[in-house]
Amino acid sequence: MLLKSEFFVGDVLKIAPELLGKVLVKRDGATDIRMVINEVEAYDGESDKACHASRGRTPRTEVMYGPAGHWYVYLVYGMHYMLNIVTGEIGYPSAVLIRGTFEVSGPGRLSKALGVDMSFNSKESSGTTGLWIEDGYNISSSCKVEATERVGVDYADEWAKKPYRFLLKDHLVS
DNA sequence: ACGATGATGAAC
DNA sequence: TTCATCATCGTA
Repeated sequence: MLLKSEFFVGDVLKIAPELLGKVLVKRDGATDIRMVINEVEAYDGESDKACHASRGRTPRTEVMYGPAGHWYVYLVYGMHYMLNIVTGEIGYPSAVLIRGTFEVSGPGRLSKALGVDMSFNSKESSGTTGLWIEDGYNISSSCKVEATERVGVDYADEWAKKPYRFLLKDHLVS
């Protein structure tokens, strides 16, 4: 079942771990590519120094101020597209970076495998877009969620140390 | 350990 | 208009 935009309205720190075990789907011609999310990071508002919105509204960060359930895509290191989904109320910039799946590890490789590029930026997560998230596994009971520091944000002072990266450990049980 | 590779945002 | 800085990855 496709997760509607309302699912992404709320606290990014609550929503991010809930995306673990969910299924990222990309329509690819006649078929769909489906991958089970097992690694995410939360980026929480202007006060979060690791969040791009910590420098306020810019052309790039504008989408994070918009409605939840839209994609935030950007290019890093001149070659990798990062796939994020916007969360929270309109006007509050926050998003979840989808860092990896069981099928493909690493945010850059994930986007490459799915064919995600800037054309998805600011589009809604939906069948119309051809890129969406579906309900997947119930991870509440027998799977462990590990929280660690986020990757590659050493510059963010005390915000670099916050446990905003969530990983799914062990196996999945439906 | 390091280079590839280009958009971004801040400074000048 | 220039410049440092990247939410990375493959090769060494």
